[in-house]
Amino acid sequence: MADQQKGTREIIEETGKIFEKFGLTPMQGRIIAWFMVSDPPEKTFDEMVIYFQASKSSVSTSLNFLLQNKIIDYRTFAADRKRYFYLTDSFFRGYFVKVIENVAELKDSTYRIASMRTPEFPAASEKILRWIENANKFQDALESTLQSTNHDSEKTQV
Amino acid sequence: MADQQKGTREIIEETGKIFEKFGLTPMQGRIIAWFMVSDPPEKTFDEMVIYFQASKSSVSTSLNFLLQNKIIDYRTFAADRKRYFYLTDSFFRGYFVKVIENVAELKDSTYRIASMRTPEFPAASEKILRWIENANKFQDALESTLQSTNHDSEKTQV
DNA sequence: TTTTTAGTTCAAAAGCTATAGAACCAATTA
DNA sequence: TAATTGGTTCTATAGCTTTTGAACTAAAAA
Repeated sequence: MADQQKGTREIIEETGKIFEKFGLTPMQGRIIAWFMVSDPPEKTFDEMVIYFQASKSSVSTSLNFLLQNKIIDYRTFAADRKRYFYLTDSFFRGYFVKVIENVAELKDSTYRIASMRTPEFPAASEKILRWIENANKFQDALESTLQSTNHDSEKTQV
Repeated sequence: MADQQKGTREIIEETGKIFEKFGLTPMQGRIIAWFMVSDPPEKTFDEMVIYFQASKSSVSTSLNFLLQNKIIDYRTFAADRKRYFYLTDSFFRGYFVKVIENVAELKDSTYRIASMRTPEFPAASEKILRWIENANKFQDALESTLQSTNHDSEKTQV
């Protein structure tokens, strides 16, 4: 089991920390990181509580956020009340989508501002319009990436 | 002057709030938003303190962060001790660069994890490798966007 | 030389966010 | 029926971040 290998916990903490840069909490990051290193790659609620020595509420809140954002999913087995959580195939998509949305929102706001500006300072106005152009390129590039990404395999289970 | 128009302050607050989604503080966001709507598009330290009714330390810290990240720059005039701050042409670049760096870091970490996994759960390992592929596409798309962006005009003044 | 200007720096306050703890609930098992 | 399981939800706390306030500094002006 990879879980037993020396250094696994450090790797989980390190990788979890990277996920914080993507807007996740430490606990959310840790959970994702554990899924990545784990064999088998499915874990239950109480396994997480035990492994991380965290409160049930913290694990519950984190799992629900990850479920809502389709970063994880779970499956069940008959005659077993536990949920078996796992990373979705598209666990990174949500981040890309959010980046695209943020850029779109900023672009809209910027566009409204540009249209309000006096014609008195053309250099400043041009700079803003140039920004919008670049944001458009950025958006196009990101959207084509999402397109090329296998979206249908989202429901595939491990 | 756009500054005098009704609703300008609301627009600044709204746009500033969007910048928070890009990792900036409220004050940093407000400052950028003010630069966008302002005519003339240059402002001094104390103009910001007065306009936002904020502390000098808050403005100082925010400006230094924005300077370090090349979101703003300033110019000076002989016989005038004030700095005249303005948005750089490339004020959005830093964000894109940071996104690229974060993806690169996560990709590296993911790659290390993938190489540690047992061959016992190939589906889980494949999923991770597929993630790296998608991250590569994402990175390429972003990098080509940065490339096509006019980098040389960074020092252009308004 | 003293005062003013244009800031910087640092300690503390205010506000926000993540996690914990405890009570709770519905479904299952004994 | 009572106890256990697999969670959820709510309030409180701990920790972190942002902003403030006050003291400070270096350069310029009076």
